[in-house]
This record gives sequence, structure tokens and C-alpha cells, in this order.
Amino acid sequence: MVRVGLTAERLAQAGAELADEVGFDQVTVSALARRFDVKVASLYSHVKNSQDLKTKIALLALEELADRGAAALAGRAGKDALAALANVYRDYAREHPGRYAAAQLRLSPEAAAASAGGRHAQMTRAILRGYDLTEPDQTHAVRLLGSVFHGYISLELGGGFSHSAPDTQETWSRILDALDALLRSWPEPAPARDPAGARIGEARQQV
Amino acid sequence: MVRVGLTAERLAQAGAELADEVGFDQVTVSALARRFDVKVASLYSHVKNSQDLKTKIALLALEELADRGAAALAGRAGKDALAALANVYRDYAREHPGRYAAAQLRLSPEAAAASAGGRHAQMTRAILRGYDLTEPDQTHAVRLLGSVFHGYISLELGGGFSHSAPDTQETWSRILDALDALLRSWPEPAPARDPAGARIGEARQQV
DNA sequence: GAATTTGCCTAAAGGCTTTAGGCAATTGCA
DNA sequence: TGCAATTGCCTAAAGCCTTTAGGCAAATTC
Repeated sequence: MVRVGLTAERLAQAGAELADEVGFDQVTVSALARRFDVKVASLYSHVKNSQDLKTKIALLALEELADRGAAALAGRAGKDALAALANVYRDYAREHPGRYAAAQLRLSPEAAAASAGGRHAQMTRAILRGYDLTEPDQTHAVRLLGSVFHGYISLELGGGFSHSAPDTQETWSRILDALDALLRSWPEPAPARDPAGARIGEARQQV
Repeated sequence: MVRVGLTAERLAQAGAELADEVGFDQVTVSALARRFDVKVASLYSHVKNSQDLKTKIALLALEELADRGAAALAGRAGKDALAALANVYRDYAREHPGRYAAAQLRLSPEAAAASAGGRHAQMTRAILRGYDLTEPDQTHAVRLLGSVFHGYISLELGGGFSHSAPDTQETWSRILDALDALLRSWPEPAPARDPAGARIGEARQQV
């Protein structure tokens, strides 16, 4: 009986590769066992269960992404920094769609705390140092950037933009221009309006 | 043997309810059969397979969402329209998280063509009539709005914003303010810069 | 009321997950 | 170097999900 030398790390790594090849939600303990040419039960000495395996892959992806982000951000500020980080996310998603999907996995609070999630938030905040925002507005801006990056990338990757005319690269750089412009002149809160401002009240009811 | 009266529509409807209760990816042919107190195999006369069931739920959700959007948009323009549509998406996601997740399902080209996807695109374009954008910029803006709505909602729903201070309702309305301001003064494309503009070249290589 | 269609059922095979218990390879230590 | 303890991968088995095939009974049609 030859030992293959399985470890949790090798499983996570191989799981990440598998995810890129067949999609994150096709990653299965069975498929991974086949890839190592080993019986399924053998993996259960290294991962608790399927969820645990997926979590390990997610943590790996978040870590890789944070490393790339940090490298890209070094020595840049303002719009350069903004574009650099944004491109890190987008490029990573294109090179490693499975890993990128893994990075979106909803983590348990404990896993989240141990993840590179905090580094990601820090990097976005670092970008905002190049713009002149008050503290609460900074948080709003962090959330906006996260939303745009994540939303755009997942729509683009999912083929949501495929059909129409201007290519997505063009849209992407125009969106970065737009975000830069927006952050340079971040608007005041709009005054509540009456006739149609009812919407605001409606939305609040549901919180 | 009492007949329950299964139809594809009832299955989709019940599947949508199940999705809201247990999460879209916990929706399974077996679970749905249990819910109707019927044997699993019976469902296979009405849906081709598990994927088909999920597609039907997705189509239903897209349809519902489009109906709500159309209703909300009626008689509104400019920022009112923007906020109305945005709130439709967000409110729907909160009321019906499973259906909302279903609506993000990647559809086959045929299913996509038969879906309410087109109506959604039309609604976003309709909003932009209240702003002064050239044709290609309109497409960029449609994509931006889609990205922000989808990205924000999925992050908020996934708990990505939970920890920090300003509540998410506040951020949401500030983001709507920001988008409105941005659309009112949509920026020119930034001129390509040299030293750090290398990014643009790098990104283009990968297309 | 008989014939046809339709709807739900039983049966069965195949796949993934997870646990329990076992033997052999490796490692650690005299 | 040789023995003991540990560790790694295996077999076995149970449970759940998917999907197909074929059958009987209820509903529909004429």
C-alpha cells in the first residue's frame, strides 16, 4: 500500500485546481479522492467533511487574492491604486474562476475571523486614503467598491454582459474612471424629498 | 391512490417557497416530493431533472422581479426611478432570498432568451432616459447599475457588511445618492497615463 | 360505459457523504 | 538496529439524492 502523502494543505490546493477546472460547486470529496487515486474515506482523516474542504479552499483563495492585492497596491495611490486592486480581483477571477467562486463562500464567523477577509477590507480602506472622505463616508465607499467589484466580476464571469456591443474591457475601464471621479467628489446625502421620497420610508420599514 | 395534481407550475411555485425557506441550493427534487407528500419519481413526469426544476424556479423569480420592477417604475423618472428599481431588487432579495438566489442562476442561452432577463435590461435602460448619456455610455451605465445592485445585495445578504458601524440602510441610500450624482455628470474616459497606466495594457493582454 | 390518456407508484441502479474499524507503513526511541 | 507507537489509507456499510423503466389506477374522452 503506497502512501500518497495527503495533507489538509495538499487537499486544499488540489481542491482549488479542481474548482478552476470543473467549477467550485462540482468540487466534491469523491472527485478529489479520484484525483489522488485514493479511496474516498481516506480524505476524511484530513478534512472534517465536505463543507470543511470547501472552507479550506475558500481560505486559500482569499489568501492568494490578498497577497496579489498587497503586491499590486505597493507604491501606488489614488486612481492607480484603485485600478490596480480592481484588476487584481478581475484578473484573478478570470484566471481562477473556481477559486474566485470559492472566495465568495459564506464563511462561519470563526472561519471568517481567521481568513484574509480583514486584509481585503484594509486594502480597500488603504485606497481611500488617496481620496478625501470622512470616516463614515469611508465605510460607505468601502461597501460601494466591494459591491461594484464583486457585482461586475460575477456578472461578467457569468456571461451576463456577453451579448451587447461595447466590449467588457471598455466598460470596465469606464467604470474605474467613474468610481475615481465619484470618490474625488463624493456627494452629500441627498435631502429627503416628499412626494416621491416615500420610497425611503418604505425601505426603512423592512429593516 | 389520490392524485395531488402536480404540474410544472405548481412545482416551480413550491420550489420557490422551499428555496426561500431552506436556501436555493438546498432545493432538491427529493425535498420537493416530500413537501407534496408524493414519491420522488412522480416529479419526473413534470420536470426533466434537477437542473430543469431549478431553471423553472429561476424563470419564475425573474418574472416576479420584472413585474415588481415595472410596477415600481411606472410614473417615476430620474432619481426616483433609480431608487424605486433598486429598492425593488433589494426588498425582493430580503423577502425572498431563495428566489433571489435562483434569479442569479446561470441560464442556458435558450432559457435566458425565454426569460424576463430582457425586461430587466429594458427597465435599467428606461431609468437612464432620465439622464443625459450617449449610447455607448448608456450600456456602460447599465452594466454599472447591474453590478452595484447585484453586488451590494449579495454582499449584504451574505452578511459581508454585518460587523461595522454605519448601518446598511444608511450605506444603501448613500450609494443611491452617489449613483444619481454619477449619472448626472458621467465622466469622460480618462486619458491613458504612462508610468502606472501599464495596468491597462496588462489587463488587455488577457482578453 | 369503454377506451385512452395521464398521474403517481414500485423497483432498481449509480453516485456522493460520512462513520467505524482494521492493517500496514512510517516514525521515534532505545 | 530493532521494537513500539503513531499515522495513513483501506474495506465495509448505511443513508440520502438522482434518474430511468415499467405498472396500475384515476381521469378524460367519445
